[in-house]
Amino acid sequence: MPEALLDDLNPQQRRAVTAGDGQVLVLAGPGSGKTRVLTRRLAYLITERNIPGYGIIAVTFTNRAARVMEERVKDLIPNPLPEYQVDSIWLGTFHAMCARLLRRESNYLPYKSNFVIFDSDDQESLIKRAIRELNIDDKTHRPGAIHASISAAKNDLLLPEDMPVRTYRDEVVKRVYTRYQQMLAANNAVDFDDLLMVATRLLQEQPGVAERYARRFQHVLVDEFQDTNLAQYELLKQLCSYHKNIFVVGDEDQSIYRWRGADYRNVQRFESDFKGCEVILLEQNYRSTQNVLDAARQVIDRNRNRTPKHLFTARGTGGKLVQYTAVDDLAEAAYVVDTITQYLSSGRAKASDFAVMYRTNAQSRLIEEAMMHARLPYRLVGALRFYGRREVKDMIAFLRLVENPSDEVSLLRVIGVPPRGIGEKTITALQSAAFRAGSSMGEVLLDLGRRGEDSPHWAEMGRSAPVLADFGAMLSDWVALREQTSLVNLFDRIINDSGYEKYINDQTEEGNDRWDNIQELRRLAYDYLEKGLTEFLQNLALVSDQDTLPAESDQPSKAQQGAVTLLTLHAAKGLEFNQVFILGLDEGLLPHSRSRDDPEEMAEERRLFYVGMTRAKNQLYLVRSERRSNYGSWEYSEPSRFLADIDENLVISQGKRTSSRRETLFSDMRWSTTGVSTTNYKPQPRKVELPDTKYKPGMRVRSAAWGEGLVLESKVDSDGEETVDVHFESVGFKRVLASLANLVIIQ
DNA sequence: CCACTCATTTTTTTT
DNA sequence: AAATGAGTGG
Repeated sequence: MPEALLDDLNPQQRRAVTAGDGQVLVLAGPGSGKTRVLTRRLAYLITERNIPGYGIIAVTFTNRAARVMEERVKDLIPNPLPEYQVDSIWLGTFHAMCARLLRRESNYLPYKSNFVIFDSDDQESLIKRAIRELNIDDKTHRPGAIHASISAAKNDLLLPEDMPVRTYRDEVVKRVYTRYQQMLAANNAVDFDDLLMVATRLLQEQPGVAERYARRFQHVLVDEFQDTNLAQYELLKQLCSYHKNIFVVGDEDQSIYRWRGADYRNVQRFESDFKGCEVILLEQNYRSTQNVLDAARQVIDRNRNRTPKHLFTARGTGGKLVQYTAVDDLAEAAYVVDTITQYLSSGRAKASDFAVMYRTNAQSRLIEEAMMHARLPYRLVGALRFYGRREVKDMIAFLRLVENPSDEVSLLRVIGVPPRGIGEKTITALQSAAFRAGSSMGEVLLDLGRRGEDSPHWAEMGRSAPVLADFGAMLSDWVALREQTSLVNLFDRIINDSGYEKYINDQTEEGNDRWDNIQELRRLAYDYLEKGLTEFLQNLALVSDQDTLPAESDQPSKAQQGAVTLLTLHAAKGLEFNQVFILGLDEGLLPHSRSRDDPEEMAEERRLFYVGMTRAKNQLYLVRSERRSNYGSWEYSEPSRFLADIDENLVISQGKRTSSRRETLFSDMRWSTTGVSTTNYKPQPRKVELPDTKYKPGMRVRSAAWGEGLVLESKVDSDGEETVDVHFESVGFKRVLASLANLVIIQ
């Protein structure tokens, strides 16, 4: 047995890793080595218990977690054993594992095995169409709200016909849900929730299928078990129903997806469903200082209905938490940037040591702007960073249409992109033609494209026929090309044939950005030359926000000292950072106002804060702001109730606790004027002048971001960091760090 | 049919 | 403040 497998584990971890057959529940506090236990357990099963990878399924919630596990397990398995033992494990997210299962078993289902996966935008637009088709008013019944109800039903494994009808709204939801499912089937598409619901119901309703998988999977392992919903829980029970070996790791205190149907009580349900299961508590924390842990515990201990835990660490007391109160949200951002800059210029920390966390994505904008202003490198996890961009979604829609011409959502998205003379009238005509022919718009288009005037649809379409046939011919070419050439060639042909480049790249800065995004997507396609279009599309649909983070093995690039990470509290789960800022500790934001009236929701806000706090290894900053601008007007708030739960001995307070009237007036004058604020943060390195600057006043320089400019002044601080003031022709005055800005001297 | 203007609206978190 | 959606003129 490789010593490394168990050597550096504490007794509880070791007990978990080497547990025998049966059911094991590992309650793992934050930073207690949960991932380590899971990966060692996998390696242990393969090397010591001789379980073939083929007989193991391990589920996670993000692709990133799956990837990290895979890499670490490969490192743990000694060389003589072939890597395929790891590759043959079913290792991935719930959604990816369900998709795999559904594609294999599609003959039992109303889908073809190359079904596409609709993301939330697609879902919403389909629901909207269903609502309109049923002549329901989409003002009183918002598509988003209906969507939420349908999603909740699916997470509870309810088909349309299972929906109880108590109110008029229930009835509306039921009708829309029914129609929506028909439309999905007609599009050969499933949505996120279907992946779980359909897979689970398939196993429940087809005992033969269930048995095949249950026999195959000798061991079932689950990460983040507290975030499972009913569908996922049932799925797991089906999968382990033969061998009855299930190993779950979770922490009730970190359950933060209630709104997605997750139920932390599944942890307790597990104990009662599997009487006599082994329960292992991991309480030693290897991440944070005791001060951070104590503060976090004071916050979480106010929740009821949980297994009490006593986290401890060998890492020492550590520094106190810092609580900062800013006058407004701009000052809040300035405080963060200011603090980080001070660390960086003193050389005591690198950018990747820091994370900035917030409750809502909207909060990221100000921070981003402040970061850019200060020339601090940052990376934004999630949000609309890439896959949500219009141009990316357009390209994906083209590709999906090639994969599956019946995909009406994608068809409607791109049929007029770029504009080609196809408008509402034409689309309606096309729709009814498809309806009459008992096929789909895509099929009609293809027919028009292939047979032209000979097509029975030609006359039907009147004077729209030529444009439709053109588009159909183009689509038909692509469909044929898909078989003959590589994914990247197909990609290029679509761009060329459709004239998409000219359409989005108007040579403005934004146009170039959009084009860059397309190129980035093209680069991603290279990874799927072997695997093909179907898998490319599936992975595009199932990427999560966290997946944009590099796995730990990918070190930050050589030149850069990494970047500050900006992310929501939700996206922060499972990660850790040396120094963590949590922003917006205000009533109404954290806890969020929508949770105010529901104790369960409030408890979840508390857990969310707890998750954020326990990400910090060494230093935790709790930041709030007395007012912030929201929808264009000021919103004032009280300090978050969570702040009051932390013992003041653990905290140093900075910033104005109460601002005097004069300060308020003053800041009004500073911030409320429209236009560019003159008081935006600017880094102020210590003014110890050293003679040798690389850039001298009067030099002309060029920067990648801003073009040409004139150096006004340059100084080097005691750490050898050179700060240059430049007047750029494009954007005017900027103060930049020479090491980051990469200025080229022109003359 | 399309591009532009004006009015209306923003539901926290995400696979 | 910004982004979407409806309505209008070309």
